[in-house]
Amino acid sequence: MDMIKYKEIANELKQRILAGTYKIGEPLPDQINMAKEFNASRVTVQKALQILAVEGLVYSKQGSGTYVRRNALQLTEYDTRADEYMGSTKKFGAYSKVTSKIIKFDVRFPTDDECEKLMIEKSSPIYDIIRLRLLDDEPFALEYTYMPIEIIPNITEEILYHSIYSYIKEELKLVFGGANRRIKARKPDAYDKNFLECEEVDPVLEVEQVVYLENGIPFEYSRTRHRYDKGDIILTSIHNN
Amino acid sequence: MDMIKYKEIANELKQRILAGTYKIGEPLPDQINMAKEFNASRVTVQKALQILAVEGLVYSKQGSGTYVRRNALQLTEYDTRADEYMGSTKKFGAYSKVTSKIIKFDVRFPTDDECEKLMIEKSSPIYDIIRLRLLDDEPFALEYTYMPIEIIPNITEEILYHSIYSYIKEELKLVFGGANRRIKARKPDAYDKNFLECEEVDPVLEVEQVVYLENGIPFEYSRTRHRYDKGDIILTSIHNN
DNA sequence: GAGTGGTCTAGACCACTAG
DNA sequence: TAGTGGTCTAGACCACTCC
Repeated sequence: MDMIKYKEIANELKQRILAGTYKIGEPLPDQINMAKEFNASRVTVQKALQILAVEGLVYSKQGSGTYVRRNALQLTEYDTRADEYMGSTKKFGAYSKVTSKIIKFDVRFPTDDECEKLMIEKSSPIYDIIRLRLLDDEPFALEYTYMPIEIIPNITEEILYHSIYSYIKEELKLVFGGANRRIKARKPDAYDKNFLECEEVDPVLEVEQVVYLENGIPFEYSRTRHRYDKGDIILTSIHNN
Repeated sequence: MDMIKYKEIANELKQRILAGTYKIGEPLPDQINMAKEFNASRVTVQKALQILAVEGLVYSKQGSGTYVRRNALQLTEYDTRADEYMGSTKKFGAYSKVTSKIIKFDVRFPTDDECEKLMIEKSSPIYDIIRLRLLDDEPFALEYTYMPIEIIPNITEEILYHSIYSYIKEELKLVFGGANRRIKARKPDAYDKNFLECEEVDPVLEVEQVVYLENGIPFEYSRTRHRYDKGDIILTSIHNN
């Protein structure tokens, strides 16, 4: 898939950790031997290990070794990693199937709030999209998406059924830069009750985000409302100093 | 300060960006010339640039150059990202006052679940702490904290009224390594209704986390339940590729 | 002292961008 | 086509851990 060596090494190591070949709390083989095994230089192995460290899978102790970190809060298939929030389509593995139901697909002028979030003029039209996301035909999230037509043109229903993000990346050749997110708990509204089948007392987990291209221009403002019992948000942060 | 070359280069470049020597949207000098200037190899310069990229200050475009991000200044100002969830005491500025009310402060043996999360034996006692957090005397969060006595000894009520984190950092001289978090929306329980004054239909935003020391040993397992109308979780993430 | 990870170099080739 | 960043190597020295 990826012909980049250090990523392939990282993936292979990840597989082994998940498979239990390298056990929790135990050290991985040392860098020199891994370099031999993968027919790579030590620097390349280090680059692979750095990926795993950032993802919270391992930690290294100078003079001692690289160990498998205990992932205390285990992920379920519904959970979302905050750093992979963009492009939720790919997240779910081979066993489950994520589909979308398009509830709304309009073009209109933005509100004042949307102008500010997307850094555009009131005269610049936007897409107004609502999609229901299902995992194995069970609704788990309701997604409100607003994107400037100027930046992301020619969206079709076809694209909405698949991944907007891969369209942006592969067709438009745009590069993501980052995102600002706000995570909140809220009471369910009429749409939640209707599409997510929430009861009056069922809370909703909302992720509001503005996603930027690498040059800092916002291209998406969205709100994703999750059923409270179908998926949490997972964060792994490493303190680097 | 730090005798590590790539960190020094990163700091110097950061200064120049903040000072406006390298302007927003404009390219930095190319890696070869930076390597010359800092008397370093290109790999070392790349390592420095990687730090700035992770912090959201610059981005690189293959075949073109390395550029200062548009929102570079904005991002550094809010350098307290979600990583800074630890130590909510300081999060609120000069205008507001965060206080704690101790609801429970016990020592006991851990449950099986706590053993697993904290990577300790059943015979190793833990602190069992519940604190109500107030902002200007208004309750906004209920915090359940579990810490192994073995690692964090001699906690007093005095410490609980202030910051546990500054005690760990300054008194015990321990270094944080990272954290694993899970953010969820939940229905309120009896404690929430009592202390956070939640109604039956008021959702609660819970952050469950295991916090690690630098060596990967967990020293805290906690659950913080927020009133849904008193504070969201903010995230800033940079996409690196 | 032996073994480990952390840092660093000089040089190489490739992929991509841009004029 | 020239210039740029992306990846990779082989080898080196150092700092640290553990015995």
